[in-house]
Amino acid sequence: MSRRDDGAMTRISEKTIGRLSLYRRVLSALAAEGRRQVPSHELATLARGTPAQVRRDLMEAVRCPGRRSQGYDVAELNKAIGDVLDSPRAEGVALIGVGNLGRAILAYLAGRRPKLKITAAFDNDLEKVNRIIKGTRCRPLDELPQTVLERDIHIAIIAVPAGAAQEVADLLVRAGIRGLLNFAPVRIQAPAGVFIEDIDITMALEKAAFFARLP
Amino acid sequence: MSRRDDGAMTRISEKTIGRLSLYRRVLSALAAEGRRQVPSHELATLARGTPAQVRRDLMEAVRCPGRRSQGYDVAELNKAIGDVLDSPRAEGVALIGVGNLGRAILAYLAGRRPKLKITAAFDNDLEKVNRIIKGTRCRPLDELPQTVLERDIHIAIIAVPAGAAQEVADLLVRAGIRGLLNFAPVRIQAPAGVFIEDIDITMALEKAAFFARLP
DNA sequence: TTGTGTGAAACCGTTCACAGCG
DNA sequence: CGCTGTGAACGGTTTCACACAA
Repeated sequence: MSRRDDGAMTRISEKTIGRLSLYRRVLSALAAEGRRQVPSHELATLARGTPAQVRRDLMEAVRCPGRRSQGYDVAELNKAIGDVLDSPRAEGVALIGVGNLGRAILAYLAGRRPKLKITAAFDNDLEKVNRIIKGTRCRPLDELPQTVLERDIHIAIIAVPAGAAQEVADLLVRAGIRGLLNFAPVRIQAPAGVFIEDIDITMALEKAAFFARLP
Repeated sequence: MSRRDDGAMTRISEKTIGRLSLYRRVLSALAAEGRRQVPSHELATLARGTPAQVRRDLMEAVRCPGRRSQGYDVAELNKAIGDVLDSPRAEGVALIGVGNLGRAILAYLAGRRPKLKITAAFDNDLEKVNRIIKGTRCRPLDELPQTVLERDIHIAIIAVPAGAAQEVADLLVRAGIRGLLNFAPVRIQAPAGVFIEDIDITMALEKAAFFARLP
């Protein structure tokens, strides 16, 4: 949700949130090039969308007005999107599973979003436990409930094999997790109120293969 | 597309293709448990969807009729979905970038779909070149065009850092790639006719974080 | 001119609700 | 009964098209 000038709340759809995240990345790249203004049609091209969509998103969800005949202010817009997407306080994220995928995720997310970073990693493999991997100490899985509760963590990334995913999810939900990012190729079941975002590599690849075949 | 009894073609939407891939996985799990029949409402629960949606998908896209008061035949349906999703001939996939993420993808996809597997891997890092990683030999990037053309590869997975992604994509498109699965946190630009599926970990995490905050 | 803001229309995709069949 | 198949209704997004401002 986002608070408007008049205090009313607007529910923002999942799709819109995804696009805002994308716009922000494009804006950061533009800012790095020293750009100050950007019109909707350029933002649209860079994000592979349409100008009308961009304007709608920025007006309705972000409530950041553009300047007529000049477009949007890059820095201002970047900030405004942050106000919608980011929590006011920094949030910790738990990572469960420190195999190849887990390590890739750790590396990937390192230093990207300071307000949203992995602050605890868990694995059952005794080879990994208590070693520091990509800057984060790996803890045994049975410390998970206590650590998650103590550190007030509400978001978790599941990067364990399919067979262990549901079990891990149950553990996380009991520890008070409210958002899950699931990489395991299983459809996790969780009670209402827990948001699940699935990243399904097989599905994505099959999709790419299917549409690559079309004439 | 899928060929119907009457020979007419139905264009299947991206979302539907994603769900079919998901149904197939659920069906495989059911088959492994020895289940023979499954009603739409159960498939829906397992896939986190609705019964009506499942029935529509199976009827319109897969054209696999269920048995009234018994549901669908697990094996038959699994096969029918394969007829829609899979290419008749096995397809090779190229992987570019054999870092942590690339290795995770190699491990993840190994032995999952025999008709759709990684048959060539590339990286610029001399540490990796010519070594066999997760069963696949890693080749230098400058062999990419020739290898992709020779082996008639049309699908590629981009797992390189953001800065190199567009360049690699251009190389792939020139080599005749028609479907891209992109893990790099950049919006790749490609000509129409090249299908791009983005897997954007940062976006997914921000989404999970945002919706985890909602009351 | 250029480019925003925005009702209104068009376009999906999803769900409802029920006829029909085993 | 139980469960499928499906026209019809619904609801959410996306796009159109144009008034308006700099």
